[in-house]
Amino acid sequence: MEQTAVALQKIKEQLHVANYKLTPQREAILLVLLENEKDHLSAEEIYMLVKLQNFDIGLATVYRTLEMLTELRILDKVNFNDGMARYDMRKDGAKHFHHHLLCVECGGIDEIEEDLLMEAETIVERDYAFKIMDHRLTFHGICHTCQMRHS
Amino acid sequence: MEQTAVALQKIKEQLHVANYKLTPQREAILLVLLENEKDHLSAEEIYMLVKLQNFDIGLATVYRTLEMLTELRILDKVNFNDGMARYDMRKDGAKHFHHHLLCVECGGIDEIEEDLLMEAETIVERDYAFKIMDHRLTFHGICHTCQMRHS
DNA sequence: GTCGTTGCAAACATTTTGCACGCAT
DNA sequence: ATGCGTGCAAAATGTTTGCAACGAC
Repeated sequence: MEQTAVALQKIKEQLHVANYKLTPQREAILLVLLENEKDHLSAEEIYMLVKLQNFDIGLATVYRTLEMLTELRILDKVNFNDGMARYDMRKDGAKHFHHHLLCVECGGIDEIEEDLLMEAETIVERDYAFKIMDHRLTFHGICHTCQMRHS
Repeated sequence: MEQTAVALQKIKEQLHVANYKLTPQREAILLVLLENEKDHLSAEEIYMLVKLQNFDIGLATVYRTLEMLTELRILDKVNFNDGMARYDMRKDGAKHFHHHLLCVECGGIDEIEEDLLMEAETIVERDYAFKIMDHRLTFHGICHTCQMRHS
C-alpha cells in the first residue's frame, strides 16, 4: 500500500507541526483508519482491529488519539444515531464534499463525493449571515440492494 | 395557545391509530415539546421541564415516550455531538424541510426551513439509485451574533 | 530529569431494562 | 382479569479522567 505510506507521512508532519508525536499506538490506529477508509469505524471497532494485528493497546488511548485527530481535522467525528461516534478520514484537500447515504433497512452507509451543497451554502451564508465552516449531510432511505430484494 | 391544543388533538389521534393512549405523562411531555419547539430539548431537559410544572414523572417514562414518538415520526431524534440525543417536533406536513445551523463558538442551534436539497435529492435518487425518505443536514460555522462580537 | 504518552481502573453520563404496582377497560 | 403504562432501581453502554509508570530526548 504505497498510498497508505504517503498519507501516513503527511499526517506525521501534521502531528509534528502541532507538537504531537507519531507513537506506535497512534500509527497503528492511523493504519487501521487508512485501510478501512470506507467503513466509518467506531472507537471500539478501531480498538479491536488494532488488537487483531497483535498490537497491544488501551481503549483510552484509542479515544484520546481519535479526539486529537478530530481536533487536527484529520478525522471527522460523525454520528448516525446508533449510539456511538464513528470516525471518517477527511479526504485530501476536500473541504466540502463527502456526504452519507444511510440505509434504514440494512443499516449500511455509503459515501458520496459530489458537492451537492454549493447552492445551499450560498443561500445560507447570504440569507442567514452564517459563516459556514463545515457540514454534515446524511440521507436516510433505502439503498439499491435493499430495493432489489423487495421485487 | 389554541395552536397547541389543535396539534395535541392531532397527535392524540395518531397515537390512537397506533394503539397507544395519550396518558397524562405523555400529554405533559408533548406540551413541553410543543411549547419549546425551537429548543432541541434533550430527554433530561424535557424531564425537568415537566417536573417544573409540578407534574411528577419518571425519567424512564420520558425516554420511553420519546422513543415511541420518534417511531411514529412525530419527533425527530437529532444529534449534535454534545453527548446526548435531542428531539425536534416534525413540522406539520413538512417532509423535507428543516435544517440546522450549529454555531461552533456559542453552541447555539438555529433552524432554517427552506428546502435546500431539492436538486441534491434528485441527483442522489437518480445517480445512486437510493430511495430517499428523510435527511439530516447541519451546517457548522459561526452565527451572526458571534461574528459581530469579533469586530 | 523532563515531559508527552500510555494503560489500567474508576468515574461518569446517558440510555435501557426488569419488575412490581396501578389503573382503565 | 387482562394488559398497557408507570416509577424506581439496577444495569448496560459509550466515553472520560486520575494516576502511576514508561520512554524518548
